[in-house]
Amino acid sequence: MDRLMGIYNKLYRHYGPQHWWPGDTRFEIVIGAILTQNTSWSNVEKAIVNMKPYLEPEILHRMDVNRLAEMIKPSGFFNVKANRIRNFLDWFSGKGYSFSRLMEMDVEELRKELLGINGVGRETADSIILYGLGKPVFVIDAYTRRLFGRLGFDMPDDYDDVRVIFENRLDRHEGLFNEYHALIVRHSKECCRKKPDCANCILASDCAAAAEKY
DNA sequence: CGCCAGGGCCATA
DNA sequence: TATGGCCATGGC
Repeated sequence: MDRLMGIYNKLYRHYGPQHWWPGDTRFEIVIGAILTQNTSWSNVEKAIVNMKPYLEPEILHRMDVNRLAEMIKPSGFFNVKANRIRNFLDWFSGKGYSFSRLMEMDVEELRKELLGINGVGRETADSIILYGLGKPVFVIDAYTRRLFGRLGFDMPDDYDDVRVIFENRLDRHEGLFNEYHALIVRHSKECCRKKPDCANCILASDCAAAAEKY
């Protein structure tokens, strides 16, 4: 079995299914993807709570941008992110605020259009496509780079180079990509960041850094 | 107190 | 292409 799949199996056996994305609707997932840029999820949750009564595209699009900024304050970078949400909505209005319409699009074309929105970069676009629309693109983030770098994988600097490595080595299934990225985040938060104890890490035997150290 | 979070844009060279 | 600065809150 491919080593990448073996690591996934270990993570899944240990942590179980993560039920990502943590959000009730496709639109909430889009908002969460923007709000979580360089921001802890706990702060994003506070902002989402404030937004709950208004979490529909048309309603949010009509809202004054300063009021929107005030609402998402706990997520940090609130002025920047309020404008980014607006930029997404400007584009989304052109699609009739219809997620069905996005589902019908060619994924490459959709990705290109999302990247054309000021404030939507590679990771945000891919999070929207994978978790918002349920289509198989592999989301790369800082956790992924750090974890697999430690595990001895070649991690190119370019985002898409890394993404293609994962997409080519794994079976192209939305469920797998969904769970794998969620498990990477879960493991990174719980083990690598919170308790950096590589000796007891479930991936210790896979980890070049740990093998050297201990 | 300082560090950092599930990034991305922009100016500059 | 590649650095560096900037955005800002809350948890630890």
